[in-house]
Amino acid sequence: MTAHGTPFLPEIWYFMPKKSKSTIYDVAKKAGVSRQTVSRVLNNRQDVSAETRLRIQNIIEEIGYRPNAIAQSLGRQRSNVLGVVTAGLKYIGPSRTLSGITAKAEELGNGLLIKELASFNANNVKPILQWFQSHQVDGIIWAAPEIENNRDWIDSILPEINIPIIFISMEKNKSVSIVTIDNFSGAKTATEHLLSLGLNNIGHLSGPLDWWEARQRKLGWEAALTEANIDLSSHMCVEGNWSSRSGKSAFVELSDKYPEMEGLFVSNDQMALGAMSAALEKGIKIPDDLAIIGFDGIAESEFYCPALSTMNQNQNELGCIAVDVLIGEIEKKLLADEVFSPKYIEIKPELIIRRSSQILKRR
Amino acid sequence: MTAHGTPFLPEIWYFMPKKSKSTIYDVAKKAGVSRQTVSRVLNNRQDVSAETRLRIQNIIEEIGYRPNAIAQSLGRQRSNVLGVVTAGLKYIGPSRTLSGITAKAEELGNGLLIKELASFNANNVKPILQWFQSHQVDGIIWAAPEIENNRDWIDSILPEINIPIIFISMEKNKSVSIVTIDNFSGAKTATEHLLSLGLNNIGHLSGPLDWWEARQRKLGWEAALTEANIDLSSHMCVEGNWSSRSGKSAFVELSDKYPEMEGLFVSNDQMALGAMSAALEKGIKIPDDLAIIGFDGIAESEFYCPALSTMNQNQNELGCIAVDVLIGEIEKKLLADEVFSPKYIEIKPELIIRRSSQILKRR
DNA sequence: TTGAAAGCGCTAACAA
DNA sequence: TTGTTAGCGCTTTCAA
Repeated sequence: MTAHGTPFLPEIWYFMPKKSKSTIYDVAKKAGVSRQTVSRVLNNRQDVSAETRLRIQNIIEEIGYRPNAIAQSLGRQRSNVLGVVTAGLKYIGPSRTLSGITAKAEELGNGLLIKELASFNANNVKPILQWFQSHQVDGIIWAAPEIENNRDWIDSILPEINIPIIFISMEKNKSVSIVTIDNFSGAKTATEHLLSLGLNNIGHLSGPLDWWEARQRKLGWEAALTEANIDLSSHMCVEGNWSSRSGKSAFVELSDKYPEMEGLFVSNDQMALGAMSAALEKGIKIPDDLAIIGFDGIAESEFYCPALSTMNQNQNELGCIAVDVLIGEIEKKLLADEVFSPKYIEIKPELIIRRSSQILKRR
Repeated sequence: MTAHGTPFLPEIWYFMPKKSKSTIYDVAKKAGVSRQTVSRVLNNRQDVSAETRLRIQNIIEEIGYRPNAIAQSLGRQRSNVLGVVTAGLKYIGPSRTLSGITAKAEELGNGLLIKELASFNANNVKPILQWFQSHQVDGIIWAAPEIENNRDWIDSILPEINIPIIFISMEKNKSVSIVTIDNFSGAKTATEHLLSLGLNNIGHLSGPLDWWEARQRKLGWEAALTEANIDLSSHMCVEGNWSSRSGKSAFVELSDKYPEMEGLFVSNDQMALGAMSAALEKGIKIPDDLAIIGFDGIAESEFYCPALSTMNQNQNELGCIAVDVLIGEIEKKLLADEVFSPKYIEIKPELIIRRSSQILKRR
């Protein structure tokens, strides 16, 4: 890495002594009215005469005045800013959710303060919430995953924070609102798809089982098999950590201890990629020897070899809905005329069938 | 300007919004000191007696007081919040950069207000800058790509905004600081790697050429061939749009019009995946018939079939550096004792050789 | 339709 | 070491 600062003459504007930005007072003075009248124009109030309004608007335009949002927040006791807690942005899932959040927040005129957890399983929750609180966010979106018991703080810390909050991808809970993918039914659908091919020996490559989402998907796989009267056994499942690398090694392990396996449900697409890489090396042909289906529906999975069947989940929409619901709850809280009842919203993932699970019916 | 402020401690709260959060008043009152003394404790000033400090700290702890950051920003005229403009979070590159930004900002005690452009090539730049300005961000990180002439606003709009700003991935410019991957030399290195295999017919599958990054990579490819005394011709290059799908169709086109191609430099890993998918379908063996190298170094590329050679770029670090440099410039601006000289920092991507370009030397 | 006054919660400059 | 005064820039009463 090379750094070469370039000693050009500085562009004058850059370090110009703060041309003291104009305030509402400057506008008022120039218009010969009080600040309150300007404020009324800014807030589109109706109790301003048309001509006064026009005059003020022209002056605002002329001197390039912009209200100070910080001062507005302080005065209004409302910031129109939401706090977002995310984790693992270097993976594609969390980013897609964040993308939905940014789009919807923009649409509804809200800013976003963002914090990314240093690790998925961070336990320093309180400082984050307090930081958001001190920054007067109107609401919080918790878009980091539920792992082990890292939701224990909900009932202990949340009450004293007293800010509307919504969680993404979390187990149903009676005291907070949640938006989530229906991992259980998605996994069940995926497994049923493999069963529908006439296969009986269907393994599972799960995500890390301290993750709620991974457990739900495993439960979905189990439910499908149970409904089909297939006995479950521990040798039919191996645990990965979401990465392609772990998928590869887990597959090696699984195919060793479950050699009769004809179908495999993998808990995400990345691990499925690793699994297919291992299968190739072991001479296991997909889909002929083994039908595979993943979970997530990342864009690239269509171009794996072979193209990967998967359960497509719309994480973008997850983010959109979270913002929508949260802002609704913020409004309700302000009106305080309605009793708060937490929502639980589930989005069903969609089955995408590709080459990796296209085989002739057996049996 | 009129003087205001609250000269007296309020005796009675006639109007008490539900859970009135405690303010610096409450602490001062309870401690029997002035607000100023509390403020001194909050800001770790030295001019407070040890016992007063302790007493105040205890009270703060006891009533769970947290300073209002919004009010602090207003008073200090400094928010300790940076604005971030990003685009395409649903792709992995921008997210990795953002992840670096969040980590470094956290480390340095800065908050982050984030805006995602609705499209890569958004032209509504001014409202975004003004929004940041009105929210009193201390600096701005522009992490959206340079496309066509979408940087024209730098000299027109930036001067009136007057906030330190740093750009990620942009052509060198004399008036602003920039942190970027060295796309040119990365592409040159990739192409030279293919040349070193003894191949002479090396094609290029480029990104969209209205992107600066895509053009730089194409130039790097051209430079390597020129240095090797290989003539360039338009039939040796086809343009994609970064997606795997475009990579697939572009490859079909390229292999038709450049059948003697023995090596291929693809401008990102996703398109390389698509290209390999197409190659498989056309019966072109990789690496034996065609050696391929990508660009990006996404985690999955190691598990493609075959494993993809690539130029690894550390986008996370890009974000870290951007924050570091920006905060440095903010400090300098406050001191105003140093002349501003824009920095241009380049990070070299790193060659990763995998199966897709491992062939016996020819010639 | 307008303006004066009193905040929002905190910091900074200056005294004491 | 502490308190006083005057803001930061805007909004919200309330009265005119």
